[in-house]
Amino acid sequence: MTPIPLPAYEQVKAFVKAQINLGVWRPGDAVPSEAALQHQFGVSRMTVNRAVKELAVEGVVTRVQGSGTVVAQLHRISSTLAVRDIHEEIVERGHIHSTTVLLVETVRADAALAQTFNVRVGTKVFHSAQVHCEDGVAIQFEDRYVNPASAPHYLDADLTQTTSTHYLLEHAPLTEASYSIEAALPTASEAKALGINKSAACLVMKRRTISGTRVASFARLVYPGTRYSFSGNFQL
Amino acid sequence: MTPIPLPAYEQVKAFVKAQINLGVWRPGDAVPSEAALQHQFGVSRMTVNRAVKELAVEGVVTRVQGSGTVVAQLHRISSTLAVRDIHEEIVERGHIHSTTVLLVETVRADAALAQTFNVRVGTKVFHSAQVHCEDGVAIQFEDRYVNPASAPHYLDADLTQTTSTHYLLEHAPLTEASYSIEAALPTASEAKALGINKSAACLVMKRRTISGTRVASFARLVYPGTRYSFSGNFQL
DNA sequence: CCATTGTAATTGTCTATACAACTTGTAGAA
DNA sequence: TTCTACAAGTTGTATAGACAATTACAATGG
Repeated sequence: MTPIPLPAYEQVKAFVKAQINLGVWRPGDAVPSEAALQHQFGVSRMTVNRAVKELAVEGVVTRVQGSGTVVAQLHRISSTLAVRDIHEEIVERGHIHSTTVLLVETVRADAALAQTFNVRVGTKVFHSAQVHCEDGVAIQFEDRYVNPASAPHYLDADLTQTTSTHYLLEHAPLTEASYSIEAALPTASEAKALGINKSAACLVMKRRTISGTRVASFARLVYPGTRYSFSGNFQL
Repeated sequence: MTPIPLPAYEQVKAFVKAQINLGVWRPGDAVPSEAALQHQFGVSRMTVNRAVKELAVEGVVTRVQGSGTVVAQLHRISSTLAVRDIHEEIVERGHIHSTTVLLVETVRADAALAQTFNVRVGTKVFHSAQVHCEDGVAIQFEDRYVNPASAPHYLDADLTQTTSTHYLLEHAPLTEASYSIEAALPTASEAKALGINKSAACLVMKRRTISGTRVASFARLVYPGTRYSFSGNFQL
């Protein structure tokens, strides 16, 4: 049926997955050892090792050196939530991205901002605010603070041509990031900028990115709840 | 300094990551071929192959057979968003989980439900609604429909003792799932059940799980925006 | 000029083997 | 009994080599 036969390691993976999906092996059950699978499939141990190791990375099985391999307890419904450049995202959907820059300035860090960036109160920090539109409809309000130590020329960037996310990724190599997603009502200015009602629920993503040892940027991204959703798919 | 020396493949990975983080190699730049790295580190090609292959899985580099390896264009800020059993999640935080079952019934699928489950209109479907509390505070409203074909005894389950997520994972091995997260205002009944104001923004997760060839369950999970957030961390 | 062919470089897969590291259970010693 | 030591089984890491599949580019031919 398959014009191109699957690689041996894929066949082993498929077999193990099938046993689990069919309910033959249940969570907590032991998976045959590499030696057993090697004998069963007539392939080398390295090939079996690759197959089972990849399943472990995928979270399908759990391996413990010296002990063995077992079917993972909970098949977590998980998916990679990718936080992407909004421009790239919109273009990929085949739509047109436009942006309105509301504000570009330098401010001095107050207590909260100073803590976020791990700098002293009063340190200069860049600040920008813009609205991103997809086919003319506002879908994201971007309120961003940038550490001058990480991107000294951020203010010179033409944010109508390059998104701040893209600019920062190019000028401050990313090493770490943390985010949170919550629901909240927009502030008055955000509602106005997005052209929505003040009582319309919004998704709010707060994202802090670290470049090297410094906090490079803190962004508050507000999405109208009716116009945007995060979605994902997971397949065992 | 390190009491245990890193495995060779980890050293190769660390070297490549360092070159990228230091900005020596920039996005789009070619990464030395396996042969070159093999020569540089004095290890076998398989070891280099493992190192670079893992970096590709992590999204740090992009590999093309026949062409070579390049530093990935955008270091996507991505993280695994795990959708977990709410009970397990609360307990892990060291808090107490309690639940109130509002409703358990059998209904006949209307057009929308029939489409979701891919069955005929009028087919019997199980329906349950409950509120989950953490230390007595409502944090999730769970409105769930279950396909009797996948879990025929769902109605017999004691939802105060076993969460529906847990029950379904045990009785209908999960093969696929899709979800979306959006912001919305709660319905009147949801607001009442959660004990929040009707104008309080909520995170709404809709999740559809597939077991084998059947849609096993569809859930609408409503979280008060002020009491719950999805968060994650990403490290290169 | 364009299309085809060939060649080198690169990554993908696979083997057979070896030793290290860890876990578990057992046999033996205290 | 309790602890120790050992042995067997399992996974982790690493090697050297081989061939396949794909790409990019150069050479050749029309």
